Amino acid sequence: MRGIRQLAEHLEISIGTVSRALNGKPDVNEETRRRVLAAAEELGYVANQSGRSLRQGETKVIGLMIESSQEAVENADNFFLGVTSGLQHVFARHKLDLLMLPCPSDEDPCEYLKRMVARRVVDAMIISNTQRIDRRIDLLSRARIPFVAVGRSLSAGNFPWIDLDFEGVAERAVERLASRGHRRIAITAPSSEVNLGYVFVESYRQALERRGISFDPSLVIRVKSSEQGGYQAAHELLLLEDRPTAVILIYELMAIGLYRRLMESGIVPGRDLAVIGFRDAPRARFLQPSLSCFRMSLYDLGIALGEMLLADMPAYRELYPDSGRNIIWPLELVAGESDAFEIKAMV
Amino acid sequence: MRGIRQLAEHLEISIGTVSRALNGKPDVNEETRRRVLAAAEELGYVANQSGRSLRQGETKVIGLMIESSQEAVENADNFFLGVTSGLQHVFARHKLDLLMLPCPSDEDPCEYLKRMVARRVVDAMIISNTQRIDRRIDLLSRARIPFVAVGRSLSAGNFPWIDLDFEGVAERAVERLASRGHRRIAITAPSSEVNLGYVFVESYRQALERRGISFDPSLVIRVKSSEQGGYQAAHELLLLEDRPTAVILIYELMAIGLYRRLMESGIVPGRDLAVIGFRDAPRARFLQPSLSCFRMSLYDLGIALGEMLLADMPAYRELYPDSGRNIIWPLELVAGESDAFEIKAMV
DNA sequence: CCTACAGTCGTAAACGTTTACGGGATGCGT
DNA sequence: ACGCATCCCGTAAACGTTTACGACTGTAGG
Repeated sequence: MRGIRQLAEHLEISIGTVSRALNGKPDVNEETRRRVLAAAEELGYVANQSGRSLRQGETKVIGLMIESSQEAVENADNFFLGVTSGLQHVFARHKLDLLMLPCPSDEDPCEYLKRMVARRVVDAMIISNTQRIDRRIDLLSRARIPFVAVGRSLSAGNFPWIDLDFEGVAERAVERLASRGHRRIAITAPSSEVNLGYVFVESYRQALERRGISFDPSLVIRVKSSEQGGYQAAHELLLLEDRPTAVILIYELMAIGLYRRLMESGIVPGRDLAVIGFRDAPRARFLQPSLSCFRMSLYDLGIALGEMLLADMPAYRELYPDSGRNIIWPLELVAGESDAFEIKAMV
Repeated sequence: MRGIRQLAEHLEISIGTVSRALNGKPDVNEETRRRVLAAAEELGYVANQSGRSLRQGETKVIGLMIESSQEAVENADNFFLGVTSGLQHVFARHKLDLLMLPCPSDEDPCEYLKRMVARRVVDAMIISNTQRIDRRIDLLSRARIPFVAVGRSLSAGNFPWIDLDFEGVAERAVERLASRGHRRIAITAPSSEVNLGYVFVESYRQALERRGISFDPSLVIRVKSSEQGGYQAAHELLLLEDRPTAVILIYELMAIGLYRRLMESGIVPGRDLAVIGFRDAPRARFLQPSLSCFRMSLYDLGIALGEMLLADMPAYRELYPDSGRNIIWPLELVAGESDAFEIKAMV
């Protein structure tokens, strides 16, 4: 069936009444409503969303931007699918739908986002992997599209975000290693342009200095947060003259490559080198020796993200009392065997 | 900036000219076009997609339906992100965008799909995980929405699909095991309502019978295709009185749980029980002993899916010569250690 | 009998685009 | 000076909805 007009003609009533009947408006005879619903079902009529959202100015759809580069795919470990279920649980309460927007790897994420919000196919957006300076945030702020970010940024003063507790993780990881006698502790991180790359290393540096351990820039290994990056990180570690006794990985996935490279040189993780990971990565759960790491619930994160977003949308604002526009997301340490040894004092 | 009307007023030219200028239509003065583009850029104007697609009747967006249930998330291992990059490579040629539609776990996929195509936010759809009887296929056929499915189905005569080569995999897996003396070969599969659950077991049965090995229904283990399912499968295998010497897993991920359960009983995969996996699952790549399995390129699959879909869309049909509306996707055997032992003849 | 009102329904405007159509200006050839 | 083509632009219709408004019944109350 084409449009509401054909449906109205078929029923021999006016188009307005059909619309009211379908949308549950009050002033329509129950008998008429029944007929309309029956006919719509029979003819398979469903309202065209373009017309509808043109008229109403909203789409009832929330967008979640993700990256689909080959690297991101290898890297991802269904982080997004994980938060998706939490998000949908929140959105379902308001009959909102979620759409994932995968940005092509060869396109500028900001241009892509601009195109997508221009399409006005979503009422609000969720972005992640924020850069220290992230033009997407300016774009969304200026376009007055409600949004929430996974990750902080220096851009655009005050916007809603949730970020992982890098400070806490760095502090606890360093504490754990230092208490076992480690003094030369390496760390892996992506480029400092990525916000998390900057914050994590900075927290690590402070945690070291609080304990009187001097910060050695050569122990900061800038590699991709991937299995491949882990391999390379191990490689670079082995080239250092004063080899570290511990390493903190910013992503658990890296442990897979790291372990492999270590094994190649006969170095046993958890005996010759302490390893601590960060963020739950299903793929890394099966390493031997098991990895000590910081984990969290992606589902809960999704819930929090969804509620924070709704609190920022005019239509739902009053339902979600000011829960704070910023959240530092806590992680829980899951102790494994990969850092279960102590360093004897050398001096 | 609100709409094209305000932009036109600001420029003191007509709304029609502005539209033509923005859309690169020929009959507009280059100087005017320059002014329009500059003003649009300055005021941040972008065309409202609702109005546009209402007028043109198309959205230039392709939808990819995925499931976001907790189970699917655990199960997924970024299969979809993998094909996504291939899909986008094809779609980018035609300035098409890809949208992922995650179906909430508590909603009927068919209802969800109906709602989404009703929204007319996509011009075409890609679905996967087809059931033997899949109402989504009828729905899309009847609504005349171009689509392509990952997986065959009994539904609706002739529709475009790509499916994995279950027959070939079952045949080669059985051959490989039988040639090493195995006679009692178990297999895991999901419910036979899922198309793949039916086809895989059927192929396995035929492969057995071609070699004169009788089919034993008790060796077909119906469990979830997940890590948890693998654990349970091992459990059930151990309960069988005449224990099999080999097992074929329909999803590699299951090997993780299976290994764990076997270890608990002191059974060593690759020595006491031969294991062969199916479909590339990054998480399962790091098992000890390494898993023998059948793999493929998700990227290439994405390319093929995209091209098959375009061949079914009126606007692009002539560009993609009839490449066949059905493809059986081949997989490559990657030999590991998990099935590297032979059975001595007992009788 | 008149008024008021509730219950229904039809009419038409509005949402923001694109585009077919026509018309005015300009330039050119005759 | 005239015809004609070219270039550019404005006008208005159309896409499919929703919804404010008004109109038409029938009923009850005065």
